[in-house]
Amino acid sequence: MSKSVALTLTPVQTVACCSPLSSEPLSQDSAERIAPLLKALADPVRLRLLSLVASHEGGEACVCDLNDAFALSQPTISHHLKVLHEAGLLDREKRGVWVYYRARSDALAGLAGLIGSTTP
Amino acid sequence: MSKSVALTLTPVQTVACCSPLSSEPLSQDSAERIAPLLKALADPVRLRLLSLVASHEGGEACVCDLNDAFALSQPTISHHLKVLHEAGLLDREKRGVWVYYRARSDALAGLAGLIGSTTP
DNA sequence: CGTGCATATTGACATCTGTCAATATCGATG
DNA sequence: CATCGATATTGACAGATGTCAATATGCACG
Repeated sequence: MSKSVALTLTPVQTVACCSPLSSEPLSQDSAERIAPLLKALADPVRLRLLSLVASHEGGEACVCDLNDAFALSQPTISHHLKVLHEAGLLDREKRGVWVYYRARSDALAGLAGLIGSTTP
Repeated sequence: MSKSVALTLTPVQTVACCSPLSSEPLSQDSAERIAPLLKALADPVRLRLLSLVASHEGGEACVCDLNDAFALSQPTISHHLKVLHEAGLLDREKRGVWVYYRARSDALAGLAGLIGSTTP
């Protein structure tokens, strides 16, 4: 059997569902689907991780590159990457011994649209 | 002596300091200044509160309007409003017996620019 | 096939966070 | 000034979160 269709929404779906915060009141449902995305983002280490990955050449970065950028243990970085991945903000791909992460720019753009866009 | 200049950055300053996540790696300093803003946003109740205020007629809402929108105690709503206010995402103004909150759209726009903008 | 690396998982711990009940504050108004 | 209604503060508590040391997993290469 092929991979089962995700029961949970992809981040794109999650965030594409809603008009900007300031255009109409967010439903409780939407709020509860969006908050986890922001929670994943709301940590200095994860912000830097995401930024490192997103701004890295080729749009992707190997964990080996990332570990050295922090004064934190390897498991801690691995944990933060997992959080970002499970929130749908990072894609994960294993190539040989190394694991590469790539930022989901669609998810980021969706979030940005939701937060900003004062409906011009 | 006019109000002393804030020791802490305003949200606008906080967020205006940085180019988008994906354009260059965020410094630790920037990350630590931005994360609290996102943390303030990263709660379903606060997302809805902010959205209610931002989308309310006149761009502002009275606490009395807000309390009723939730199945939560009045102190809890008051707490969440304080978090949003202290993060710099909501302005607070007391008029008579009532307190009105207003969304800082500059802060929101700054955040959005930081998260999104894949530098077109 | 066993040894070495790169990454992930587990378990433990201290700290932070969301919530409520109780209480305080503070303006308006009788 | 006594009271009332709107909002904020305090204190307590259960549950979530960030971190590390120890350990597991799994690929590559001699």
